[in-house]
Amino acid sequence: MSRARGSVTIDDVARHVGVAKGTVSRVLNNYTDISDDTRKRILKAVQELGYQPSATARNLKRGRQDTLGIVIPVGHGSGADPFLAEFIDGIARALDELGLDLLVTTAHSRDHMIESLKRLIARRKVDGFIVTRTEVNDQRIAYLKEQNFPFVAHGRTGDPSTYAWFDIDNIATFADGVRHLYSLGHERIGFLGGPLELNFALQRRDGYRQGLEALGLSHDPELENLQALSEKGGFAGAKALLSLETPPTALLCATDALAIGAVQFCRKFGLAAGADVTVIGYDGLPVGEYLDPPLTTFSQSAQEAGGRVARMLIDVLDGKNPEDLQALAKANLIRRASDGPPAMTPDALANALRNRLKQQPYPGNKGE
Amino acid sequence: MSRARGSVTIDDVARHVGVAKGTVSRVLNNYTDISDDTRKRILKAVQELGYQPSATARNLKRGRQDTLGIVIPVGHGSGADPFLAEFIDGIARALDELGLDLLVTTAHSRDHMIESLKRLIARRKVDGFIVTRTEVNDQRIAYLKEQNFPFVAHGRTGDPSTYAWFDIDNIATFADGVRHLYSLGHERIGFLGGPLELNFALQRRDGYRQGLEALGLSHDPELENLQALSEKGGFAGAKALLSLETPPTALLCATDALAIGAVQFCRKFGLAAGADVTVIGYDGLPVGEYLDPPLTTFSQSAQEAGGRVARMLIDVLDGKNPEDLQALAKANLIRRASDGPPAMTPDALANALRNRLKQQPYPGNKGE
DNA sequence: TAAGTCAACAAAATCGGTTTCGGTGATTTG
DNA sequence: CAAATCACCGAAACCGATTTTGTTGACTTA
Repeated sequence: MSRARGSVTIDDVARHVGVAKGTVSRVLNNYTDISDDTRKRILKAVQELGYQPSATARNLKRGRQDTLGIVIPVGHGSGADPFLAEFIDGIARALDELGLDLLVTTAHSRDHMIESLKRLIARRKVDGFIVTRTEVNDQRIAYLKEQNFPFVAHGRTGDPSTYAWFDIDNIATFADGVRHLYSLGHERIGFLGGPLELNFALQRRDGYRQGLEALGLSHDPELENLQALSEKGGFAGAKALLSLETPPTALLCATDALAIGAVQFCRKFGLAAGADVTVIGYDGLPVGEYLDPPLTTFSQSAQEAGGRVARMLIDVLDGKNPEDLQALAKANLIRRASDGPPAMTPDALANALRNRLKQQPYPGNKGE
Repeated sequence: MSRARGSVTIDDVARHVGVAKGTVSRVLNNYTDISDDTRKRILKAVQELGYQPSATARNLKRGRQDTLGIVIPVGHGSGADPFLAEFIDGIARALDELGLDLLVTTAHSRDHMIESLKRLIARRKVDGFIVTRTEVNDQRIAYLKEQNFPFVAHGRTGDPSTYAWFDIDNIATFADGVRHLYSLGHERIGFLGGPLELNFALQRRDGYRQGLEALGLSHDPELENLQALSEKGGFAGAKALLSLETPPTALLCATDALAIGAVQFCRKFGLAAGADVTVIGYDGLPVGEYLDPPLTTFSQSAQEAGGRVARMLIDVLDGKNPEDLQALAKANLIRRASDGPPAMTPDALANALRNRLKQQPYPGNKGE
């Protein structure tokens, strides 16, 4: 498994020009104490021989890898997160400009994630990490801070004061969501959320609550339902919420996956999403446009977020103070067709659903 | 940006035990000529000091990086490919077991992709590559073969004889698709495909043709339509095919994205997918289950494919003959609800659509 | 004109490992 | 009992760069 790629080294270049290899190195690293003549000759030789410095050798001496790491969580919910693919793309683009690379690892449990961090740090394969899907009490961040290892978080934790992060203003966004629904005429608004260990899930719920409060709407704990962040969870959550004595006429969902499941529930039981029940998601998944009805959702550019986070990490590596590197962005609402004024009162809705539930599940829109 | 991580080196261990560092290295690499006593003392010290060898230093000497590379194409079509996220997960899992890592780069053009390969090879950052989305005439594969650099392709090219690859049997799968549609009663079957530079797009079209031929169905070139591999493309393709004088009653689509767009077109013009028009996709996207109607599709496990390809690449690096590492898998049909017997004849279908097109676009299933 | 400065580069040390080469004392072998 | 073998491990070379230190001749300066 030895890879003796017959590649040209700095010694080859030096020999070819007849100088010391240190001189070649200095030329390549833009030192000034080199005569123009020598510089030209060396550059020419580099060109001719097609020399490219070995990243490994350079890294060994410099103690830097020019590589960033990301450990992505997998296995919970419905397969891989489509958001992450774009996020990674954003990172890769930003790094490409600087000649850095991205090392990707997946982890299927919290412990496994810490292990991966440890391994990558101990073996010195990366210079810093990007941490995604932060939890309120995030072990990874605790570990990295303890190790004093550079990182940037996409999303915050319970105490976000002492590290670099980029996040969406979940609270403001979801308060806005409530306001939007209220302005459409909804007064009984449900929240379909995720596990509160996830910081964004907690914040989105808080945003929902704050939105209610700001409008002077009462907060009915019944109207909050937490599920796994999957379509299945969305289905179950919608079922629970809409089966209430007095169901909500609108469902504000923490993610698109939840919203998609909720819409599915509506469809299955003959409720028209966007009319009988309003459903709003969050993520701006492209596929949302092709659902029936097309999903109204909050969106942030995952690619942009990736680029942003990558650049922040580079700043951290350059010695900037992490605490000065904290940024909040807002998501904006993409109105498609799953929201609208309430078509009936909560009571009427309850009735409609009760009737449906007694019968067979509605067959969908087949054979209309 | 210097990362002077106060990490313990092999010298520290050696000093601590009072042996030469070569001895420590031999213990850690399981050489046999070490006394049990020394071995134990060294292992204990390693434990105590928490020593982990620097990957960089080791790589420099060994000429190996324990890192595989993948350059993923982005930017064409609708954002990042959700398939890739799972594919990468599969790779990462396989590598994790062996202590290898994955370097991910994105590229937004053919040239950029070659550039990225070149850079990673020249700087010796990776030991081998995984090439995805192969084209019939693939420059990356040509380059890697020319450079004699180890790689494995996910998907084949026009001449797949001389390198390692893992692929789906596109031809058999799509011939099966035609057979399935025929057995449902369809006799006029359309094919909605992608750019023929992509090898899988070409093969899927060929599979479609072979399927027709095997059944003795005539091949009407009008019934083939090629589009960009996106939902938008699917919409356009469905429009073109269904607007024919004598439209197909079933649409066999090269990807789920195309199928989703096709279903969207049907919905928009009041045609019931799964009844009036049958639509079958390929990819097995999880979200397909939550479309209306749930999408019938061919599926392969992206995660499994990733693992498979990763293991093959490791075999290549271990010196196995790439030509012995070629494997074909079959995709299987997930029947959901977008396929069924034809509800009307092609002529009736044409009529129905003509009427719809004259009116406003159908409003979807809102307010039913 | 002797001493000090400077530009331009060579030589050597260094990063942290792996691997080769030798050397020592104990044990076999002839 | 001398010679060969062996187990065990120290010393040094090496991987391919970067960086520090040293050297040389030309040029200033006093």
